Amino acid sequence: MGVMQQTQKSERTRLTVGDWEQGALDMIAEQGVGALAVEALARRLGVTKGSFYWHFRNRESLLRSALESWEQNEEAEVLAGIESIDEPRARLREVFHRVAHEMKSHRIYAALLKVLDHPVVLPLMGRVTQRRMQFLTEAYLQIGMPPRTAAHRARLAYAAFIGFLQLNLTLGMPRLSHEEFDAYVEHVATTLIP
Amino acid sequence: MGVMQQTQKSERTRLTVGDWEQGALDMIAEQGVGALAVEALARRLGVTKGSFYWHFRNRESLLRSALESWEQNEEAEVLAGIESIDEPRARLREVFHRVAHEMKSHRIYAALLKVLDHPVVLPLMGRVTQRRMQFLTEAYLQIGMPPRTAAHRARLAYAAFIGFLQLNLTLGMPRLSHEEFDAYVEHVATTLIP
DNA sequence: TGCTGTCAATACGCGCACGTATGGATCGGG
DNA sequence: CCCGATCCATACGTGCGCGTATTGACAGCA
Repeated sequence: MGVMQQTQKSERTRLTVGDWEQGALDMIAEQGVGALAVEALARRLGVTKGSFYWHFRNRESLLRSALESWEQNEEAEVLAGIESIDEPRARLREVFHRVAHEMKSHRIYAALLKVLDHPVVLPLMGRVTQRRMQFLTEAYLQIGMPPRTAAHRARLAYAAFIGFLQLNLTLGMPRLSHEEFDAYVEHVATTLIP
Repeated sequence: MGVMQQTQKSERTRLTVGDWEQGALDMIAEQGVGALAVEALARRLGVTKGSFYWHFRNRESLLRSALESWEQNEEAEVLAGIESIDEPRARLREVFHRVAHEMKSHRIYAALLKVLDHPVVLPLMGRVTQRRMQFLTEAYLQIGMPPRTAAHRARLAYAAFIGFLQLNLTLGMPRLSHEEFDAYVEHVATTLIP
């Protein structure tokens, strides 16, 4: 006993590495990677730079840690308990509908898409995107598509997902009512799942 | 007579506003909006800042002019002589195939997608995206789709286009051979055009 | 109670890119 | 030929954000 985690309820307690990482991910989700500044984040957490440079070597180090933490958790957020659905088509449809809902993880992914020139971000996004397209490809294979077609369809579906993020989150283009939005998602599902 | 345009062949001649705009668009296409720095662009054009601040009030002014110029020309680049194709489906297929080819205009569009938080870029991208989706919607209507379906399909097709840009241009994800790339484009066309 | 390790505050230096100030070069018309 | 307008070079000032250096506060433990 005696070891309190205390990463929750950060009311006037000392900060941990995890607190800084979470704060960084919050800022990235809200304002993008460019807005992740040391002093701004420190203000947000109620301290000054002096604290930051005790926990991290520099800004890059924080970014690396935060994104590493994100990479380890982003998968579970969407795929939680998805394997309980047996029918392949229904499972894929469920994935589509889940993805359509706004999640913090998606905002971060969209923010990272905008800084792919950054040497830390590029390989990470390569891995994540690769895994996700792999998942889609296997899903289409389970439906019964021939391999080549499955790969192409997976690529198309994932491209549609990325465009969806841009149009909604950043461009604010939809201007759709709630019901019309659902109708759109349904249209996508039926168009992309044979 | 007597009035030489001389915007071509910029061998040791004075620079015009159009030269700066084109240079700016080149830099944006190659390295993104963030890399558009006054002194860097001046070096690229073989002069110094002193020249720049004679032609423009500041960096923002250049960005505004350059993007305005781009907005007026980007449409023609893809749709040139597309109305010569009568059959609606064939015309749409032709648009898909043209778009699949890398063009400078697409690189600029992709670069602008990454700075949608910029107050100059956001409304411009809103207009351009709106027009393009409008075009797609009407194309699907001409095919015979009911209005709601046409709107949804246009949105899906354009989202796929945006994702396509990200996956190829910036993420470098495709790793496809030339023929496999063509097969993918063909798959997209047949999937998205009934 | 004093010591030590942990976390934070303050002050400072530095690099970069923007923007300004001012003087120099070059071209065309009277 | 020369003068004003146009175009460019050089030098400087400034703000911002990173990173460093130094000191301070506060816990647990002997």
